[in-house]
Amino acid sequence: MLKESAPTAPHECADCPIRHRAVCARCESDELELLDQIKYYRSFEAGQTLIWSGDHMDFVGSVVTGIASLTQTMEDGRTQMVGLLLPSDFVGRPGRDSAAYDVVATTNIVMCCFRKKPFEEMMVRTPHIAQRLLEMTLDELDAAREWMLVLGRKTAREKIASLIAIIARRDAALNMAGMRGPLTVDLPLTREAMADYLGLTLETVSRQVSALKKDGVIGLEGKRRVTIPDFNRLLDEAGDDSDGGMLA
Amino acid sequence: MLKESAPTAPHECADCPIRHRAVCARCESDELELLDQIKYYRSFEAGQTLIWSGDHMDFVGSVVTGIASLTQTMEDGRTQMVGLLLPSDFVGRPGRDSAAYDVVATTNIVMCCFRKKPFEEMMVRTPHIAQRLLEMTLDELDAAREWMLVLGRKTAREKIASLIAIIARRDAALNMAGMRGPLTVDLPLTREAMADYLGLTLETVSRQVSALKKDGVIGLEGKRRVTIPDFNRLLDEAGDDSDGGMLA
DNA sequence: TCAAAGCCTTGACCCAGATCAAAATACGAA
DNA sequence: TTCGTATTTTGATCTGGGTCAAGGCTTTGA
Repeated sequence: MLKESAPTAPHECADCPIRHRAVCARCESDELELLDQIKYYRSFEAGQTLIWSGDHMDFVGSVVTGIASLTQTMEDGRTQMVGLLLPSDFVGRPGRDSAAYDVVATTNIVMCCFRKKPFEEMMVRTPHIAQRLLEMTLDELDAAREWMLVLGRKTAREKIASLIAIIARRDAALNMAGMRGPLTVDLPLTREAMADYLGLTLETVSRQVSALKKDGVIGLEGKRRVTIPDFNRLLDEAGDDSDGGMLA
Repeated sequence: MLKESAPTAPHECADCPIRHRAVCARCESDELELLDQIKYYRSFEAGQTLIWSGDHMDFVGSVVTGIASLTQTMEDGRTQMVGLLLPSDFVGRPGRDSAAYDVVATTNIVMCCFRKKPFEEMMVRTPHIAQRLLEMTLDELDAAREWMLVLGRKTAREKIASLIAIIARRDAALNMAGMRGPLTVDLPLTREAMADYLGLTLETVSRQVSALKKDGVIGLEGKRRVTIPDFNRLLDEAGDDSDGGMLA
């Protein structure tokens, strides 16, 4: 079912782009070696559903490159994105063996997967992994709570501004880039995916993106590349307390 | 600032009502003894703000009895509840020293607090605590994601039905009660608190509660006590896949 | 017994964003 | 180059839930 292609080749942990942010961030070289024995890489093409809600899961893993989304769908088709998985984010839940959400590749992605059983055993013996996973889970919970404010209380325009700000911030954190001056962000989501993220329709997304552009809050290069002349202006439009909060 | 009253007296871990669900659930008696040395009880009255967003935190802890809420507020006053803390839920984040959200007592509550520094040190040495905290955090993340679907895609009527179903489920889990037959739930939230939970106005909450009552989906005893003649009917109104999902 | 303060309900009206419909644009594949 | 599909934009109209404004019900307290 899962037709796999190979956007990039597997690699060594030493030169892994997410070496210092993923579950393995705290591992010493001996621990990495153990992980190495239970890991394998998988690649997926944009649009593929990696995992269906309810599927039996025999692995967990990290997004190495690309973007995936966690999605919930109601019987009548209404869908809500409940997680946006960027490089270094963790997929799957140790101790649970069926998936709770659909996982869809938004772009081509490469994942570093661990066989679930041995990974769980390793978690018990290797506190570094459990510690890091706890930290990451707490970060995700914080992100989810910020997202709830967006979904529950913000206007359509504020929602769009918030989404762009969130992606810009994570992007900057990953690339260790500063937040000064005009910055450019790749926004690798369709209008529909943005709508599913924000609890809007794709028409409203389109209109508000155009409005923000017309008002000079953002610039567009092509359909998916966004420039942000003034990040604080964007935060202001997002309704966020605009102190220079730039931490991941 | 925090006027404290004493709704109940502190007690021994042995007869603690959340002994088997809180962070300490997995601890052996020797570990409990260590925890005992750094713990203390605090009581708060309904309506008190226990913690202000940005406050310095020198403790973490568990809700023993009562209900509290995590809340985010925008400058113009729009507020969104981002967490509903029921007995056994954990407050605070190890490794962070200022609060990210307001914590408000919705009812009178009793908390079991741990001094933060020694608790963090203990977490490193006592895997049982970190393990349980990870598990609880993952559960909260799941709850947050269900909540996101509610906020982003459900109608006002579905939102109300969802909230009642969520509280009923947690209530049943805590009391080990089954889900058969007509059940009665205490809904210890004002209309305004429900509105903040669901991203609605209090007027809309009032109207939809009345509508669900008129349609026989729920019954009301007084303003805050809800009876549910048919739980599956309620799930149906909530827009949930109505297999008998009753797990916590 | 009455007054004041919280909650909650109900009604009238309005508007942000949904829905429905069509056209414009982008992008591969043949 | 052209066709076909996916994505995006734009316009017209509708509506669920917000806003504003009264009143009603409880509880507390003097």
